[in-house]
Amino acid sequence: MSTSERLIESTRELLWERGYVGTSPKAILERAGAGQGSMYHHFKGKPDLALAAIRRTAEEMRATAEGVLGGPGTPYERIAAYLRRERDVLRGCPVGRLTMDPDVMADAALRAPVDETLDWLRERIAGIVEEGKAQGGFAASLESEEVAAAVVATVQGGYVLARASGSPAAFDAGVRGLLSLLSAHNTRTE
Amino acid sequence: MSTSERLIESTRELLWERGYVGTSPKAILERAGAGQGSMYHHFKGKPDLALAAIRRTAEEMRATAEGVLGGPGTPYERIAAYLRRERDVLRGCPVGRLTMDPDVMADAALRAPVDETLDWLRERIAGIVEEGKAQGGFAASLESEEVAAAVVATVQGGYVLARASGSPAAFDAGVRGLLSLLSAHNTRTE
DNA sequence: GTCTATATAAGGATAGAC
DNA sequence: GTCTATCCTTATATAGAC
Repeated sequence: MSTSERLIESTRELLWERGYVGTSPKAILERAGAGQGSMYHHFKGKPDLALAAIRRTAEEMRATAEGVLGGPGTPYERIAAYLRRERDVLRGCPVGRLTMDPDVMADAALRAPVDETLDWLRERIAGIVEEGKAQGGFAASLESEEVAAAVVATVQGGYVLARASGSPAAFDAGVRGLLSLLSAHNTRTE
Repeated sequence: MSTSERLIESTRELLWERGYVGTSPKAILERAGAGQGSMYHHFKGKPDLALAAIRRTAEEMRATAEGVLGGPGTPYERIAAYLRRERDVLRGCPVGRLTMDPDVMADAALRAPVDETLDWLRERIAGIVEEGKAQGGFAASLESEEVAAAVVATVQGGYVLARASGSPAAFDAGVRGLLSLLSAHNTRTE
């Protein structure tokens, strides 16, 4: 792996573990096994490197979500698969956590990938709910954008609960709770 | 307000805005209008001051939640009132956001109030769901702990979505989505 | 109790040698 | 491209005067 690649990957890890504010160039360099010269040769500085890292992480999250949401099954099953997908729950969401980072939110460039990814996710799920309504699986009374927001919020909030309690159980409980409520609106149970 | 009080209040504000890692003693002192001597006279250091601030914030959040959850109405109405309670959505949850702070999570003392508060909240709501089941308002098939986790997660995740999109609308959408799912399990609609 | 030094380390970046 | 040296600022804390 090239030095530039190692810098990006190390930054991705540290942003996930410690956030932007909590990540120093020094820590990145140590993890990447690179010197300062390399970092400032390949990137303009911390924000520039972080941008590359955030963009990649956002893309990855999108691809992972699409892999499940675009898979086989009824709309309900695809949403359930997304919610139940295997996760490193205690590490939190590498994208969602950035919303709590003041320096990320204050920088339009750093913030854009976060915003776009979470937005895309909600729209993607809302579209699946619409599919379900059209096929008759989901009750027509459901507001797809609202259900989608509840789904994504349950995941993002689940990370918070799990990290607070130090156990993935709270995440799983939230997911099961939401699915139990949602399944009542799903008439295609074959 | 005493100097000690001003220090705690300033710390509370900064922890909310920037988290623990992003808050420096210097910034606290400036906001409190105090000198370094005062801070190190009243508190052992940054972690000690932060602990006082976090404890107070946690107590306040609990009192606010109890004010709504312990209010009048059916179980469904009380949970709905909690979800719809007025919030400064874009600021996020002053307790929940600390779960993304590595230095808070690494310190058992700082972490305890966060853990306890979110735990209490889930249990409190689970108890209300149980009430609803006993009274016949909620379907007996609901798992109260799971529904409670979904409720709290929707709130915590709603903050994430709202901050990402820069608008409280996403929070409100998630809340409405969850309530629309939950209301179908509520037979006391008088 | 509060203030002003003072101290050590870390954050973040530049300069220039190799 | 990468390294080391150097720079200025901030983070966090201590010491001691008032």
